[in-house]
Amino acid sequence: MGGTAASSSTATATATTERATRRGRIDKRQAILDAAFTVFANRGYARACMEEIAEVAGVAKHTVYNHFGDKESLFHAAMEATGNAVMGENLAVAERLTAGGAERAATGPTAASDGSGAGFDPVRSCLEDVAHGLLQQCCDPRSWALRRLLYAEITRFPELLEAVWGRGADRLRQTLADRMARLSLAGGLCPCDPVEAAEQFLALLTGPMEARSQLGTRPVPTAELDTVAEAAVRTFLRAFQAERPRAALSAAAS
Amino acid sequence: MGGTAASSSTATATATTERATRRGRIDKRQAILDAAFTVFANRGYARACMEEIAEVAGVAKHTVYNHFGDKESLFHAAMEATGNAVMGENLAVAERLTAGGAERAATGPTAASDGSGAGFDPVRSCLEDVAHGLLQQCCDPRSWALRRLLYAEITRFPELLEAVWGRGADRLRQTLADRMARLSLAGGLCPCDPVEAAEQFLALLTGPMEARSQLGTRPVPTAELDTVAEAAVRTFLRAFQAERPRAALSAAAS
DNA sequence: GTCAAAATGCACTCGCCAGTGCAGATTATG
DNA sequence: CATAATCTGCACTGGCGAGTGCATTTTGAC
Repeated sequence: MGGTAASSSTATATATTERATRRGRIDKRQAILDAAFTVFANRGYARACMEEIAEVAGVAKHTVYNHFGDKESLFHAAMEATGNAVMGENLAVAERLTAGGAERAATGPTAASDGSGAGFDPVRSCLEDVAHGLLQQCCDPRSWALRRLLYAEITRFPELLEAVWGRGADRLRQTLADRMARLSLAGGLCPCDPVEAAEQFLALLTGPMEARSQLGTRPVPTAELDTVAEAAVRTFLRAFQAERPRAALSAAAS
Repeated sequence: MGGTAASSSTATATATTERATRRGRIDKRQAILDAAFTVFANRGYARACMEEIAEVAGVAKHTVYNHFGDKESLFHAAMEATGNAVMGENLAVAERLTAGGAERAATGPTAASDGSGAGFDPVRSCLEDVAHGLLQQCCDPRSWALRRLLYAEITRFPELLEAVWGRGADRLRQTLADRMARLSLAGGLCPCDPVEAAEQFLALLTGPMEARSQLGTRPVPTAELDTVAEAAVRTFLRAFQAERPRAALSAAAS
């Protein structure tokens, strides 16, 4: 019936053809990538066997070889795909850090922004939102599995660093740094090196999670994530918040 | 003959026997442990083969099995030994963080302790010393190899977490927390949760090194270590240094 | 020198798994 | 239905490496 279609529907037919053909391939391909990452994460690169990957993907072993050639290429592809997905989510969270709140902070009533007193602090709440989001991402089991696999195989596959980590982590830090710079200019943060601020903000977030999640083997309850995020923002703001409130405070005292 | 030995010389004889006998064994044992860690670090657990370990240790394969039974036990022993060594060095550095300087800080001329102005700040210099030492330890190739192996095999050998990491990292953080608490009481730091302070101090140190050393695959020049240590201490002190200088400042202003 | 424990060298078994070849089933297309 | 591409199931090779057995040698104690 597809063959009797009029030329007017050629475009549709072609699209359908491509979609149908590719859909099957893409679906299988994606299923294989997902299964591969799962199995690699569970067993490690060396112990993972292609047969199990095929089995988990619901596919014949030959199909895996048809798509990816050999184990090493499959590993590379699976790591890159997962890395892109994870880093995309991280970037989306980081971009929620807007300087919009900072302007309100500079003009609004922010007398309590130094200590942990009452009053609404838009910079703080925005940072806490981003901190919480980043922590949730970074404590996702898939994220931890990716880190573990990277650490495990980085000496044997150094190119993974650039393909999976470098492009992602660099962009995350740069994105944060951009937002920090705008926060500084808007008066929400003191003048500082935005890259350093971003680096340390990330360190205050992810550093404590290593021990608390036991290298990713223990699921961390949300309440604990909140605790860490809050503590990180508190320390970060004490170190980097604009000094204006203090000046106001001393002026009031004098 | 052992049965006919006089009871008076039993202790000495036994000691001599054990010492001499064990010395040979201990030397081989240690050589095997060192070689095992090296090979595991280079190849990963799964790809490391017992024959190469024996070869590197200068020992027959059978000797390895005589001492450690099987590959898994050898891995465990090698990880634990290296972990103890690394953590011992870390603890030694952390214990250089004394509250002695803090008292001097509280009584001496510390007007410039808030900003980065001139004047000698013993708390800062002591923190910088410890920060630099910890960074040096944590960037040691052996330390990175240990981290990589832990990350790589933690899902398959969960007991390693307690044996290698837990006991060590916990003690490091607790030791730092103890010193932080004394610094607080002595007036060098503001009143704060010392465990949280220690956690964040460590995070500010080790967090940035992950990206900078590319997961331990790139040797970090000493100058960069200094940069990171200095930045970490600067941020830490801005967040945690005692407020007394500010009080003194406002008192002088009024 | 004598003895026992430890260490060595060699050859061997056994299980695991990457990758291949082939013959047949499935699927989309015309 | 015909065709071509893809997918599937199965059997197979080849290599690698953990762990063992045994005969021999070295080492340290008495």
